[in-house]
Amino acid sequence: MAASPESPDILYVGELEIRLEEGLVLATGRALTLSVREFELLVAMARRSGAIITREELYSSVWGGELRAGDRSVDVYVSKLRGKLESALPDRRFIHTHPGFGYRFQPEPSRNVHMEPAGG
Amino acid sequence: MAASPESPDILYVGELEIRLEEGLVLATGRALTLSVREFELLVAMARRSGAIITREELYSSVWGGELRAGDRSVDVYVSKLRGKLESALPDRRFIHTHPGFGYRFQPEPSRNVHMEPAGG
DNA sequence: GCGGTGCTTTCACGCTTTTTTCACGCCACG
DNA sequence: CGTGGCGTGAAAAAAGCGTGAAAGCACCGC
Repeated sequence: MAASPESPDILYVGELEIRLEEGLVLATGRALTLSVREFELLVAMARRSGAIITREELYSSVWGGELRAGDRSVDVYVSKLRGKLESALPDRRFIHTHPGFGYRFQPEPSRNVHMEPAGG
Repeated sequence: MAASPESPDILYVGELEIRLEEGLVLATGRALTLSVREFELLVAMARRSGAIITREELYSSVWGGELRAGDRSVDVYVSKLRGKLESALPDRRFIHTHPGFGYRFQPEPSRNVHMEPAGG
């Protein structure tokens, strides 16, 4: 693991501003109402924005401990978080599923087709 | 570390960046959406870029076990991978067929120039 | 104590994507 | 032509995922 030079107080990803100390998230200046789990999940993903993060990693960094087989907590909270992000920023897509791998957090236009094979 | 070559975290082949730990592939910076099999096939080929790899080798390193007679899995996934690479990088050709031998992974201009490096 | 409220965990159903398998057709070669 | 090798669309089977809702808890005002 690389030693990060400093831990910032605020993360900026797309039009999101995540205030770590306060537990507050602003979307284009407007506050989102997130629960503790939702907030920590968002932070865990935003910290590694652009990378694919496995459910195991997300679970251990948000819930602590090992993800047990069959535990769908991560999926459920990803779904909740998506709902809130989507209603705050309908034109953005932040959470991308990579089946078999995990999730990737990255702001992209919501209609955009990624880079699918032709016809997708 | 004299004895064994370290295994890198990231492979670079042409304009592809293959992040092994994450299961993520970037083509000129943009994320490709690959399935698990597609990704592992790409990795198996990229690791031996420039060499001809037989179907047996590819099968055993991606699927594990022996390739059964008549099993076309490798061909099918080579085709899928070609499709995605081609739509991401239309000007490149990565996967070359050597009939009777196997496949060779190497970035080349996609034009139908039929020239070998030596002679021609 | 009691019912109400909000968060978390768990369960289950159905849809989507991936993987496997099958089959048809093209191509090079003898 | 006949044959081996290969590309690839599509059906069938399997795995993965999204999500509504039930159930368990903690907290709060009455």
